[in-house]
Amino acid sequence: MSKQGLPLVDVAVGECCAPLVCEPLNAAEAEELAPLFKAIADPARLRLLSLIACHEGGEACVCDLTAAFELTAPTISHHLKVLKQAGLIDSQRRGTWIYYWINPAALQRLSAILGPRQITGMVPA
Amino acid sequence: MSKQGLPLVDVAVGECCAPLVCEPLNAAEAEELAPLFKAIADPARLRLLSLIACHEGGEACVCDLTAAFELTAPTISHHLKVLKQAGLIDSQRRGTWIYYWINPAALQRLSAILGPRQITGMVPA
DNA sequence: CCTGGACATAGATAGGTGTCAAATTAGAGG
DNA sequence: CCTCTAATTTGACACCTATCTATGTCCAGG
Repeated sequence: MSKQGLPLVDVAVGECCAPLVCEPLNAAEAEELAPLFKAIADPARLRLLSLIACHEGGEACVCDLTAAFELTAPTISHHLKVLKQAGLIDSQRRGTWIYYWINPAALQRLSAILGPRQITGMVPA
Repeated sequence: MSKQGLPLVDVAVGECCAPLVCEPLNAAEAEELAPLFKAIADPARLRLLSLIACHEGGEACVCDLTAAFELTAPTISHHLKVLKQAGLIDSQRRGTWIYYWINPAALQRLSAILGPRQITGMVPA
């Protein structure tokens, strides 16, 4: 991995593999996990998630989001509800507008299930 | 590639964050990605994926898989087809049995989209 | 060339899902 | 209180999907 003599150290590297690959998911785990993936398994919701995450301040109001789609406001509202019920985003009303932000832990959990390397850092020795 | 004691450079390290969080997904990317997530957004398919990945030799025949479910063989066959069409698994017939194995790259791609740190290595500058 | 087993495909059906228009709730500001 | 705007809820509809039974295909062994 590292080259000549230079002592690099991997920190918190998932040496084994993704949970999915380490040991078989049992039925209960699969039933619990599937709805989370189902929540992101839609083009509109994927974009919503991304738009919210990338928006300045890490949050966006519905009007920001609706403008980015060809969809009607009720449809956007529906998708936001699905994401929220899955625990992937959260929201708060502030005055006239309602702001949404993502739940990074939830996203990271899904990532970790699929991905081999769950890395938190890497440092020179 | 590496020199002596030069500054260390992270290669392909997602310093920023997950692609999803770095910049907004456009409509086309979302349309392309969603079907992949949809393929794994089912309890049976999540378990199938996991069972195949964990099976010795990294591959499993359908009979191995069917035995682990309450579902009928055609239903399992259907789910395997969905996973295969999404490019998440591949298969080959060997004599009487058909063997399935996972496509790690596809899984890792999905993981990388959701997860903050996608690390592939580290080299000195 | 049959037979039996492994697996896939076809067809049918119940339930789920994305979308919209219309109606509803909630706050801001006269 | 009234009205305007932001956002959600409701109800309807077309479409998709998970599952089953029944049937077809492919291969190995007699």
